[in-house]
Amino acid sequence: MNGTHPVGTLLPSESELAAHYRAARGTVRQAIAVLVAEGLVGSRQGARRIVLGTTRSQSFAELHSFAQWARANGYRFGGQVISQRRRAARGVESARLSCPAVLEVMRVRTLEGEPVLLERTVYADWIAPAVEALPGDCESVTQALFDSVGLIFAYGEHLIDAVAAGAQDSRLLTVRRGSPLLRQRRITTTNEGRPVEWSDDRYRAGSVAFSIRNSIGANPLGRQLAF
Amino acid sequence: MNGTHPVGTLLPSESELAAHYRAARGTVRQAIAVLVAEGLVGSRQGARRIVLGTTRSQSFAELHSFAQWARANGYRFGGQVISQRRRAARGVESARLSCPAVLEVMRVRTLEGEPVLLERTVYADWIAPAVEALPGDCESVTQALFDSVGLIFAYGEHLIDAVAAGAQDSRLLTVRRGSPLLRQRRITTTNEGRPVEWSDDRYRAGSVAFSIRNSIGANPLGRQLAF
DNA sequence: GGGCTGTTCTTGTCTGGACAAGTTTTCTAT
DNA sequence: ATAGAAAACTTGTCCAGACAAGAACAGCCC
Repeated sequence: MNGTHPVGTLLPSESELAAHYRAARGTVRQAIAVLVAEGLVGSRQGARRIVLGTTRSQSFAELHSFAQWARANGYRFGGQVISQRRRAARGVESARLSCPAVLEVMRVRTLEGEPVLLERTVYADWIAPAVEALPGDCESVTQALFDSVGLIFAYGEHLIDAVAAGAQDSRLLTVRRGSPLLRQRRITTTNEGRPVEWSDDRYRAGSVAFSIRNSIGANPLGRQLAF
Repeated sequence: MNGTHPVGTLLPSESELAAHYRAARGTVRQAIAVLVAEGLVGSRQGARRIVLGTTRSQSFAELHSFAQWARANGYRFGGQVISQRRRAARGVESARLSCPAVLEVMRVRTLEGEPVLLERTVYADWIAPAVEALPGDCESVTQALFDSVGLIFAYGEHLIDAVAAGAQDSRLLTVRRGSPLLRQRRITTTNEGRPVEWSDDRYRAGSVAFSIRNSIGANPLGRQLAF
């Protein structure tokens, strides 16, 4: 896989790969399917596969963990908790997080010394103690929660839009009021479907951009199995 | 599948489904894998699968076709070409689209009568004739190009950030200068990896938001097959 | 009752084979 | 030489079976 097939070249056929690695064709297909889904390999029935790209995007991690994204790109980064308090869940929160009480945390993240991200996160009560135990300047909350209680963020739903900076936003991100911010609202759950956090993250314009890669891919359900 | 299993309930086991639909377990797995990848079904080795959601997001199509997104959500929508001209590719364009000449099109899209999206799209020369043949108020370019020349947008790479509205932006979207816009820059290719278009789309704030759903999912490569 | 152990169930992974559908190449007839 | 038909190849889909790893459950002993 890492044999770095140059972009534009044809991949060996499945049977060749299977023979070479002494694996069944289905196994090879499964491995290649990931690359096809990521858009790194083009695939058409009947024709050899073609290499479209070589850099694998770890979109999930990047979309979830500021620290992991920054580290992967070689940036200096930091974080600081601005405020943190427990309160009752209001409005949609109790429904989304399915718990009555929450922990509200506001964090500012810096990149190369400059504040670029303002996080307003609401954690479900069952994870609140672990979050409160973290230091105020914790670099990676995702990593810390995994280390301390084995929590894994497995699913995320993200809503991305643009908003004008409000009074608090402008002060903490050191931008003028009304200047554009990239807002990412997300809810994250464990692989059991248990909601963990609900967050409103605001990025300073020009500092970062979301990179998303998608592909039609094969969607082999719905037709043959009419459940 | 559409039997609408309520959220939170357990799915039948693979063997039960296989027996019920008279299919092999592998086939059932393949179908369910799509739901797991979309985050609609939670899956842990050893435990029954749990239903996490019921609404399937057609994220790819939505990310590509304004018309399809609007229609799916029941909005009235329209579009109008503002300017259209052929010119030589400049700067990064020739590299990204891998062709010397391009067709530059500027479109305004409306939702419920209001302008919400300004598209600045650059098409590769080999698709330009088909684009020029479209009417100025073509509703869905994606659909029209599929109908006329069988073109399928298979892969996309998107860069999403926030910018302040410039002079032209503010005039065409009827917003004040400097107000926040959600910008989506994307490059789209066919399933052969052939670049089709490179576009800079700017959405009025508050009008739309991108919805992205992601999951860690199973990534069954890299370990067992050390290519 | 509480904790432990072993059984049973379910999912994850892999094998080897088969056929269908589409592409590419080769061969043949004109 | 060229156009069309045939063959070879490649991917897409499915099947039936096997074993491993983890989860859920029942029963046991203390």
